[in-house]
Amino acid sequence: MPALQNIKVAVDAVVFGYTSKEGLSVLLIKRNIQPFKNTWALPGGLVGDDESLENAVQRELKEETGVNINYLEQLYTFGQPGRDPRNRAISITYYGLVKPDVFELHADTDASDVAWFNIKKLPQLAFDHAEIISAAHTRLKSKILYQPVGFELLDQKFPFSELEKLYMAVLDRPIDRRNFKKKVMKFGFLEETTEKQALEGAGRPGNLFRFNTEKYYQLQKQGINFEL
Amino acid sequence: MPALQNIKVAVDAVVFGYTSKEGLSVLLIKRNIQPFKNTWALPGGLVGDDESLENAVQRELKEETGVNINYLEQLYTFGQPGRDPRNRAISITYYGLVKPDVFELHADTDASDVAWFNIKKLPQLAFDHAEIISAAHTRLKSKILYQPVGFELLDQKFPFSELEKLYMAVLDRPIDRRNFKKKVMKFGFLEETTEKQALEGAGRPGNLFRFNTEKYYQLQKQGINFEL
DNA sequence: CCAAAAGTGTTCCCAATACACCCATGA
DNA sequence: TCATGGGTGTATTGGGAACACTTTTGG
Repeated sequence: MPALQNIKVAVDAVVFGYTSKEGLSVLLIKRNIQPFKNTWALPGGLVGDDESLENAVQRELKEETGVNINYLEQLYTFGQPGRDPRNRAISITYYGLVKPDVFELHADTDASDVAWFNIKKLPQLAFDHAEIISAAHTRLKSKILYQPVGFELLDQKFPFSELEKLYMAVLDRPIDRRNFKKKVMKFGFLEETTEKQALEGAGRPGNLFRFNTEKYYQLQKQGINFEL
Repeated sequence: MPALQNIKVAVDAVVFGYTSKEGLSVLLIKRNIQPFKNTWALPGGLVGDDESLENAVQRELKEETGVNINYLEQLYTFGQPGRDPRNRAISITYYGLVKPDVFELHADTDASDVAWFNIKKLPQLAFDHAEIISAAHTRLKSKILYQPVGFELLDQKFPFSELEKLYMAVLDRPIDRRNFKKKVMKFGFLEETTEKQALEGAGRPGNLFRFNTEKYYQLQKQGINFEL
């Protein structure tokens, strides 16, 4: 056991966003410092000596991308020696969900650019960040099956098909519309409104739905069985 | 963001053991250094500068308790400022499963004693270790429902009722014997032998079963649906 | 013969699946 | 009137849950 320890402690965030046009996306920054200068990477950075881990992620996210997020969950801690070429560094990673259009992205601090990337069209990534995103995606896919996910990623009111598309984008497989709706409605955390979807292009406009936040959070805590 | 960071990086292990007499137990050490001297705590310690996290856990476990373990999984990283009264310290925690009787416990290094404690009769614990154990137990309870768990915790050959009791001990609820057996046998990772259980006390002796390791590990990777 | 634990089968019901046609709208 | 997407119901089936009596052994 070492007398003096020299390990850096960092946090990184995998922030997922969803829009029906873009599908499932991840928020990345372009580094403007070495190493991996000009390479895309996850937002993140060193933890302050008196700062909680959650606080560090929120702060870095805000600084580097302008995004505030209220739902972040710890994912995994990556700590292989050599994962940072400079010195030993461990990274406690988090993942979260947001509605992309709520935020105006602005690069800052050590980022020269910020952008959303579709999960299937990621650029070359710094460090072991590709691995981290892959782990986060796997986790999200499994989470979505036992906890309701959607409130964080959709507008307050949305046509039912949006939820369907969200699930298909995250799970990356087709879903039967009728069975899906039956299943979701039975949980009772969705309310149908009488408003109609504003149209874009052709097609019959659908009713708008909204989450019943009480039941939603209750189910999110309890867990649901949501095999599709 | 701090120019100089001063955070200690530690690992801690929640090692679960199971015997039908004792039930589900956790391996603890009695600290013989400050702080929390003479208080029970999880085995663990600081990570070496060039050491992987997994290696650090294994090493500390070996040093402090004499236990070798081949199955360890990362649980969560605890990092609240103030969780260690000396200085800022984060702990990457792991949990694992062993057969307690395989090991001869021997305290060493900074432990004055080592022992198994039934999960329901834990002593006062150092730091936030009670919280860590609780998180590990929750995780184990959920893991046991989607992955086969037992090989690590039972003898090579065991009567079926042992597996039943193991599940009841971990989940802390009764299980219908017949339905449980039907379900387990259908997966095909258990083989019935013709040997009979060596008796202890009254009762009809049961056949011994063993795991088919190939199918077992295959299922453990794939995941199973095992709602009971 | 009594206590303790093991072994075993059936019924019922609900939930998952598969599946296809009509409706409302804009162009 | 056509193209696009929204909305809906039924029949089948497989799996989970509930449930009790008989057998083997030791004392």
